[in-house]
Amino acid sequence: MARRVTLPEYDHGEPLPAEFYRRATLEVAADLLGKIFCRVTEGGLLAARIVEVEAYHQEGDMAAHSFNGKTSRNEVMFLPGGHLYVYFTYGMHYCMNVVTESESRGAAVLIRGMQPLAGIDIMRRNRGERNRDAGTRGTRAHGAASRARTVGHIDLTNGPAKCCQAFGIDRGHNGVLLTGGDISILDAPSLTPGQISCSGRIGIKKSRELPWRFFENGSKWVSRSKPASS
DNA sequence: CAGTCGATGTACT
DNA sequence: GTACATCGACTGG
Repeated sequence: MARRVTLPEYDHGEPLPAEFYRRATLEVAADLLGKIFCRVTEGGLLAARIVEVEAYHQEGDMAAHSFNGKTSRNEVMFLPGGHLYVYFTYGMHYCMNVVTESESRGAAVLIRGMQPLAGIDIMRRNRGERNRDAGTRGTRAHGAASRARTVGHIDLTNGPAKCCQAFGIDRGHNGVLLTGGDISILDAPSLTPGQISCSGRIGIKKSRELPWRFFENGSKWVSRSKPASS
């Protein structure tokens, strides 16, 4: 059941149609920059502008989950474009991708960075409810202040797992369609080629030289990770 | 700053 | 077993 989403302060349109996603993956990746990822929750509307992505493809990309064919984990990647592929990694994080191209192609675009537009208080709450038992060791005098900074505006969505956490996306959202449900991507003005840079990918070793990472020049919400070392 | 490292579940060899 | 499309805390300069 589609419901209309309106962000009065921003120039945007309707949810992107399936045809948007069912094109060459690198084109979709670049075109996704500037579009608005949104989710309707009971607590309110969450919305953020996409500023950093990475493309993955079954063909010639050893880093893609789909590279060795379909499995129970990656089967959503083989659906036709317009679905959300969510996977669990490092024992504690989720990352989300937008499936591209036609059925059985095994291609997707990872969302790595977004600029929050609406529902920032909800995002902060989603990000802040960390399990206090996990990952904390020795205490430090300024630990509390440091922890407060981590939940600041910038750190809400400047990384792939942070985007999922801020939006409350988890394995339950794997495979949802983005073209008319509670989770969708709204059309918005595309960036000009001069506003976009591309580079090798972040945090992987295989096929890292493929220049399939795209980001908006100068955005504060582009993730800061450096390439994985060999 | 930059570099390192532990946490932690799951898919896959 | 091992690797993993990460994050945040910590350490040394």
